[in-house]
Amino acid sequence: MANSKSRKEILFQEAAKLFREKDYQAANLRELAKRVGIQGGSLYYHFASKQELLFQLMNTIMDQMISGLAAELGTSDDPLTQLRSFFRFHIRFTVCGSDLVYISDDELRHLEPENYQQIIAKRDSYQQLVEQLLKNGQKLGWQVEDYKLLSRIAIQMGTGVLGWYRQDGTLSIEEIADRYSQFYYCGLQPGSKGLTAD
Amino acid sequence: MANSKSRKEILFQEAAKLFREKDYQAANLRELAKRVGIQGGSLYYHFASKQELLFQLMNTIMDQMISGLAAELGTSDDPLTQLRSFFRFHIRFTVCGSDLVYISDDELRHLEPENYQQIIAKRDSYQQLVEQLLKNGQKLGWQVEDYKLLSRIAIQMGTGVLGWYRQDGTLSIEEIADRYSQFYYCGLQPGSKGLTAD
DNA sequence: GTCTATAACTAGATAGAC
DNA sequence: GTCTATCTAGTTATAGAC
Repeated sequence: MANSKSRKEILFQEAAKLFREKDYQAANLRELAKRVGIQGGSLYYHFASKQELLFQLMNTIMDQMISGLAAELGTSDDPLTQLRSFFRFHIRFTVCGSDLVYISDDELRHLEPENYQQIIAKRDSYQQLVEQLLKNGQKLGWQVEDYKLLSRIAIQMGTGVLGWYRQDGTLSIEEIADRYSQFYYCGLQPGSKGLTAD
Repeated sequence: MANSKSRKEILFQEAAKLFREKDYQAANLRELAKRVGIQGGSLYYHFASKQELLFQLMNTIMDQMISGLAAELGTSDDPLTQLRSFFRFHIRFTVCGSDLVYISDDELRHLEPENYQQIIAKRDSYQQLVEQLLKNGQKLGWQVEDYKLLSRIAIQMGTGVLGWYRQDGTLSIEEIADRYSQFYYCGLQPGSKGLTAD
């Protein structure tokens, strides 16, 4: 099972890498073909169009993120543990990927309308997992009035790591994730001083 | 002075909008010409290449962000006030722009190497303004060991608003900014419970 | 499943007239 | 400063052979 990837799987993986490197528009199918080791025209045996390729990739990525995060969160009932699990999972997936590589939210705009709707719906599902985590924490006294805003902040923070993370940096992904979750958790504590409303 | 924009200024403004809407690669110069009201070929009187156009835009945007933020931060000596100013400024600029519209960090990869270096340098200068703010706060007892990480988090949080903000939403930009700064500030407090290191 | 060849189109950039 | 016309190169996608 270890190395039994079909050419189609390899193709999808390379496509994800290429889209992430270059961006959907800039990525060129001849280059993709070259990386996979076939000719440009042969690609169309595997998919109908570049657009379909992007859509299928983002779809698969979202599925992996949703099921992956759900599985992580399921390993504990403690919201605080879940919060840390979220940051670890999200940052790891965003920066390293699993089978596939995370493709920037920025590429959403390159999806045709109906494809766009479907991906957005899955992105919402993912966000709802985080919202639920926060609601669970609320029962423990976490300060979570606006759970939508807070879940967005968590996701943004995690995704943002992609912008600066380097393998040779001083912090491992787990260390980054733990600092992020610690910082984030502090923001949920009641009785914060300062910055009372105007 | 109110409406005396030269064609060149209009052109740059429309180009920024177009790049933000469509992305550098997807943006098409004939479309740009159409929006400005001239023919495609005429554009090249104003700039030498599409790449130069992107570079000049990002350069101007970074200059505006740096000088704009520096000015905001200069209006107070209190780090907490400055923190709120940062979020207000950054979110406002990112979401609404000023003369120009914020172009995503994602477009950085479309800059040729030497242009890239220059923009990255300015992005660092911007970040350093935030780092300085945090260091000032440290003297007041803020928990700021890793000011680089923390400044990145602040900037990421702010920029992330662009991904979901809608004009018809319930929160104004100032309200969002204030919630963000409040949340962020809480994370800087000493004596946070929970999440002690593994 | 993959190859070769090519159609159909798009987009950046140039040249010279006005 | 802008127009028209055009060059050139690159890209997605198709068709039919193997």
